[in-house]
Amino acid sequence: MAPAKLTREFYERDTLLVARELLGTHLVHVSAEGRVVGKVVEVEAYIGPDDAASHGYGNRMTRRNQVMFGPAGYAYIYQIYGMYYCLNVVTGKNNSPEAVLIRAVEPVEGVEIMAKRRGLVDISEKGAIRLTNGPSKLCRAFALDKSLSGADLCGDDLYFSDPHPSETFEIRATRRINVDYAGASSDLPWRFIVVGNRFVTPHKFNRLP
DNA sequence: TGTCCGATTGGT
DNA sequence: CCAATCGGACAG
Repeated sequence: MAPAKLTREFYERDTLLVARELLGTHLVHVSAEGRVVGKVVEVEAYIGPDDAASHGYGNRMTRRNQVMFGPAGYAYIYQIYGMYYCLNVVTGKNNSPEAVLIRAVEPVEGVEIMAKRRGLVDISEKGAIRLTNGPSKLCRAFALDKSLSGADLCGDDLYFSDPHPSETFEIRATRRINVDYAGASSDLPWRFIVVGNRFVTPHKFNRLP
């Protein structure tokens, strides 16, 4: 059976459920350079106007984050620190700022293309770790930038698919990383990881709060 | 227009 | 631990 592209209905559900179920799916980007695929192993949910860590905090809509407020199943990609990008999946209902940040993937296809884009040479099992083990690293490896923000994830170029047969794995919830500025929101267990996967960010908070 | 800062990364 | 590097958010 061929991998099934995730549907609009998949993304329209509860954001925490979508976040968990995105683990193990395949992120696919097709471009002129070729096709790259990675298995999602680490995500974080950013939910609603009360989440002080989220760009949607206080329902403040700007040109940058407006896609977060739109319908589910679209990419929200923003620039950070002047030089990096982060990929989010818009989830939930229209007019509610909800999204899932893709924090790490494990390369499945197109490792050479990823290495070229990342400027890395060592694609041995050990060297390949650094290709996609961070939110902005995977954006570089997958050639994702601001021009793709708003892209339809139900389209043909950038999408998630459910691999068949899918593997089984253990999921763990933890605090989100680097959102200490968000007060009480920083303690929410809204980060989800595939336990034991080598591409997951090593972190002292790889446990419940 | 001016100031402040980040859902990160890579090197010391 | 710390600097890089600049678009975005917001105050004035």
